[in-house]
Amino acid sequence: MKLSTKGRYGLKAMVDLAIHSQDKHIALRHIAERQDISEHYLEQLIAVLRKAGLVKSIRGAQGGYSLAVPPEEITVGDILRALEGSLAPVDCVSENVTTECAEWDCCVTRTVWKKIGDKINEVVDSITLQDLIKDYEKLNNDKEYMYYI
Amino acid sequence: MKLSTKGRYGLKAMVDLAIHSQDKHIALRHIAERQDISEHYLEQLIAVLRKAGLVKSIRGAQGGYSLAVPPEEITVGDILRALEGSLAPVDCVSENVTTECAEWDCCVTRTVWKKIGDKINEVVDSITLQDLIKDYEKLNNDKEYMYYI
DNA sequence: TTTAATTCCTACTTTTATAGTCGGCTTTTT
DNA sequence: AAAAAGCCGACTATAAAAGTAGGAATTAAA
Repeated sequence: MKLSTKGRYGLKAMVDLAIHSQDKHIALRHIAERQDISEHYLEQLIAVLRKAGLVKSIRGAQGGYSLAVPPEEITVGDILRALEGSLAPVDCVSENVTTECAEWDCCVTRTVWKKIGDKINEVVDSITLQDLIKDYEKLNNDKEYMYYI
Repeated sequence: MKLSTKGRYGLKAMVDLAIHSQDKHIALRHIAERQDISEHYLEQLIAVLRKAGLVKSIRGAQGGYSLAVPPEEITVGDILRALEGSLAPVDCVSENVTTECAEWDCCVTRTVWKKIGDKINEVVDSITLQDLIKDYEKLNNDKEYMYYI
């Protein structure tokens, strides 16, 4: 039940982007360096986020990325589901059920998976990028040591 | 963020065992057949459950397994954590933190993972095997078609 | 007392997903 | 023209999951 690096790196990158790209756009290289992620790998992740409509890009020299919509309109759920697919613990309770399970609607354990999946979505959909930016700024103002993303 | 077959098969097997082993003990072969799981593979899973103190075994001919404690004292969380390890979405918020993360206590995204992990544990710890047995029996009495585990 | 049924144990194998790496093309600014 | 970016597809290495295989130990029943 672990999140892959896609989700972990992706959320970090998005928070980094949200914090550093106010009005301007920033190069992937800078995000990769700050968050200590392979730039080439991050490239693949941000391509997914771009196709999901969460970030936009400007090509060419001095190009880079910025959020496609304001941070208060992007939830952690949007980011994680874009990168990880459904967050349901088993396929038969995914939003878009693709599985071929004969026991679909009459299976006792399925109710357990459903409850878990619902709660996960509830949590991640209740947190926006703006919330995380606020956390970051508040913590870095209050404390003497540095907070990470 | 998917549960592995360990957790899925394990929970199914435990519910099957809870339903069929009232007073008696039942052979793994029967559970494997009913739940359509490789017997040899299930053997490995139940070994973990036995070591976790959730089931007990009787060896030899006519031997088999039964619950080590009453079904109302076994939660889904007990079973899943035994088989899957911590249900935390990332290591740094596991119960027994083993990870070496320099940003441990000053990382914004960590709060997200913590909330997810807490909710997952909340759900699975609130459901006992007895609850699932009840679900199963109620559904099979009410409906004309058969419910699965 | 042998046989059959069962749990127990260790090691091996196959498949799949993850987590990258590599190299080159395209676009845009300087 | 050159440099700095993003864009794209293919390849690779590692690890984990999911299962197989084979046999030893234990016990009930014939």
